[in-house]
Amino acid sequence: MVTRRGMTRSAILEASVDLFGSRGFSAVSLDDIAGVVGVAKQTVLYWFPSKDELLDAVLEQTALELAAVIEAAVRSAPDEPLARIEAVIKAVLRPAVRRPALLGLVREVSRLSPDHAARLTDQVRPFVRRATDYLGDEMANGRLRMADPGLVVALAYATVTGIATEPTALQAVEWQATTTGLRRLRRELTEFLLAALRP
Amino acid sequence: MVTRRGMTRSAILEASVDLFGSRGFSAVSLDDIAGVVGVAKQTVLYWFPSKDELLDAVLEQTALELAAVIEAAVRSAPDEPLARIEAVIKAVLRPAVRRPALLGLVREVSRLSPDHAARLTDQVRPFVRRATDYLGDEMANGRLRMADPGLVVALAYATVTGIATEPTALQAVEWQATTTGLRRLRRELTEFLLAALRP
DNA sequence: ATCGCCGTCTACCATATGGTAGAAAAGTGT
DNA sequence: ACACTTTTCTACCATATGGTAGACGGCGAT
Repeated sequence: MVTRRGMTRSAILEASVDLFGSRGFSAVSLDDIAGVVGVAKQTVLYWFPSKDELLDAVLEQTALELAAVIEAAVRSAPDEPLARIEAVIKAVLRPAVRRPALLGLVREVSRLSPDHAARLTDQVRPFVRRATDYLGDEMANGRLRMADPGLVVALAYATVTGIATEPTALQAVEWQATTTGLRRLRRELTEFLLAALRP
Repeated sequence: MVTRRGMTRSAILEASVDLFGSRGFSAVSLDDIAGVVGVAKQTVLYWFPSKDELLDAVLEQTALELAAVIEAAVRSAPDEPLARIEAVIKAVLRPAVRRPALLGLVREVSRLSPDHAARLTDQVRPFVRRATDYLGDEMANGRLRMADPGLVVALAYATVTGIATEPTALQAVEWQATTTGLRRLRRELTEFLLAALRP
């Protein structure tokens, strides 16, 4: 049971991220969420008037969280594109592996109604634009391989979220989720992306 | 309405690939499938005793189809790893973009029960092993960048399926699904992967 | 004390969904 | 023509699910 003010709401959000992200939106019932939080279904519907609006809130919060993580990583890295990319990978991979549902939820977006997808796309657009502009500049500088910056952003995104959200694929190549396995994965992912982007 | 022998079964399979792959397994009802095929729900349940067994059949068929496409691409390419990789990309991207549900279905596996995932993994394992061995050899040959072959297979897979199944991401970088857009996407994807794998 | 508000709960409801039972077509072989 | 099998369909059913209505309890302010 939850006591502190506003706790229930955020507990519902957190549980929803995990459940939507791992099983998919429509495979999760309000009762499932309520069960995880330890509350009655109606309490969920009290904080979020419908399952759809709950989803919107979940998406918005996840986008904000991820954006913050990436933002911090970029800020703390030196002004060199490859170093920044490495920093972002490092920053994103940790929460992604600890909580696979986070990126799983992002991936889920393509399955949802165009409405939800559009709302999220709009929210993320400024970040994407900044990333695209930055990569474009650095390509012109000769510090990155010449390419279409927008598509490179999309490709890097696909690689990272893909590898972080597909335990099945990793399992198929006999990868183990141990500490050393994790370190190796991060190293290989970094090498892979840097090789793909180096001039 | 369907007439020829065995037509109904395969029509159900095809519709299921599209629906499961685009909306996700649990978001699709048997009535949805029956509606697309133009048949009553019970007919679906006549050919496949339950929704779960339908899913199994759909997964198996999709894996076989994709494996065949990849196999043919590899066979027809010269014995040079980068050329083969390029051929596989070309071969996979065409059906993937024409029918996004194909790879979408593959991606859906991580959301399903471990049972289904395991069955598919087992089926795909020999192909994965061959790919891994091949890349390992070529790395030793010096024709590919030195790396963990298994993880490289997973990373390449993640990149291709990721980019092919995330219209949302592509939309966020203002990519257009025109003919020229498609050509550019294929070129960038190929460049990206080749750069990541070149020695 | 008690009034009013906020948060949570119990009791329902309408609908959708996976699945069963068995009848009606539609072939198929003789 | 007739028996038999295969395929499809028309009822149903039990359950799960999103959502509504309203009661109950705690808590601060007067």
